[in-house]
Amino acid sequence: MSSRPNGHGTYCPVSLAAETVGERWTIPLLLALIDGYSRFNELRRAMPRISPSTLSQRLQHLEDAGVVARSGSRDGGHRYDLTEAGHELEPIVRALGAWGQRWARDLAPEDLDTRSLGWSIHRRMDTDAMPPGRTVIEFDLDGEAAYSAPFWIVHEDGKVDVCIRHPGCDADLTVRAELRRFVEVWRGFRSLEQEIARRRIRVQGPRELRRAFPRWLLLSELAGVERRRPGTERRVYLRSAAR
Amino acid sequence: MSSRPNGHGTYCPVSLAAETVGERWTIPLLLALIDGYSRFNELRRAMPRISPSTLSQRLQHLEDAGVVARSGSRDGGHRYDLTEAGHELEPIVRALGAWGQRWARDLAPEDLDTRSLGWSIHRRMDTDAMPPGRTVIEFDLDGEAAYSAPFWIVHEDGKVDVCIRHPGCDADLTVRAELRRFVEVWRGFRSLEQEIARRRIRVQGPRELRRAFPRWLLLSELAGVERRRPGTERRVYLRSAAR
DNA sequence: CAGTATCCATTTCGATACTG
DNA sequence: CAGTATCGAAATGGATACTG
Repeated sequence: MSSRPNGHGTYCPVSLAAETVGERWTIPLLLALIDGYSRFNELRRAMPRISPSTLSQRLQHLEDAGVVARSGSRDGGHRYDLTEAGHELEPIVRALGAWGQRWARDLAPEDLDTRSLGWSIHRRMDTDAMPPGRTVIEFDLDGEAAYSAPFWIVHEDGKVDVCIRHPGCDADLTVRAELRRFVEVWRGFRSLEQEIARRRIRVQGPRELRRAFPRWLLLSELAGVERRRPGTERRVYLRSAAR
Repeated sequence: MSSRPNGHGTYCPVSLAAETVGERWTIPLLLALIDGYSRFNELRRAMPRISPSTLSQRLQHLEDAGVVARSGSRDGGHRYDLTEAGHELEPIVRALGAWGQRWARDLAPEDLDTRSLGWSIHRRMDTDAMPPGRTVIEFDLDGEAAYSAPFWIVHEDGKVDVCIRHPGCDADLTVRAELRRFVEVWRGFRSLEQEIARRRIRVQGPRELRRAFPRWLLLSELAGVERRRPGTERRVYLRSAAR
């Protein structure tokens, strides 16, 4: 009757599934895989706080569980792709996201990290709305965050990157705000235009770009899901024009 | 930049939700609450391997997260009920169960525990199909299980109990089998009638009751969900008549 | 780039005893 | 019944260094 590290001592399919997806970091990892990222360091960037050993172990566990398939890649390293079983977890992960948007606790300083936001922003830029050629946006977000450092969003030819270091060239726009406030906008709890008008978010650069900027950000994929948790946060702001 | 026990350092709603439901025992606990159990010791019986301190802590965490509401009860102790936020987790827990039925690993000896099976059986008896008056069924299931002990299913007036100790009266039927084999039947991977016919499951008692017995068991709620994991287990067996 | 190995502080949890 | 308190064994995971 010894007890093992995991396992609830039952055949119950709910418990068995929980064992597979319930380890720390596994759900965010699944989300990154669902989002199509498949290389080790790509996954690291998607989860800035995970350690390489933990990521390695989680990928191993998911492979053992038949959720992820590892395949060699000529350029060294492997690809990690969801199997059919893994793809069937997608609706569950998405439902968790919607639940989190509706009901999860408010953010503590520990949850505020510019690396995580930068990663999200670079995935959700409306490149069609942006000017041709290269555009560099510097984000200076700070305040009560567990981690904050400037980052740069670089768009060129429909491709968007996020940089931790100053890119060679100057920024076309610079965005300054409290990280918490910007995240509230990103989550759909505040209006970007309003925050800019009130100068809680300050955008510097040529007038033309400044005016266009609010349409470049697509915001969180869940920004349109209504917040239900009582007490704290605001109603949803979604631009009608955002495609 | 210190790292806290939980938390992935992001505003991401998926991660925040995973934090709430991702602790060990939380998903099975949510299932028990969804099934309508609300008293401390009831929840313990639904999860035979959980320690009282862990259950207490998990309930506290769920209450803090706004998923469970604790309310006093005249007969001492409290009731634990799902809030609206908690009820919205139900489809997620059910989807996890279906995924587990389809894709979760096969069972290790550690997963085989007669207490867990007994609890499930007592929830899924077709009392309408059972004879009036009291009926007592003894289950003697053993084999390579982490824990196995006899248990008794007692039906009277549409009410079903599971007992760990020999009830006062004699059993009307006695069921003997390997626990693993019986669980495979329960999960819908083998036919109960066939296993009885082949004497892998042996039912002793009056012929009338023996013949009726297979119709009393409703089997796992997920027995009808097709197993997809390759290699090991069998196709689904569901009685057409089971209501 | 793509991981693996090691170390150690912290956390976790089961077992058990105990209280109202 | 309904939990809380305590304790020790085990696991977890972050940081860091290191390898091919």
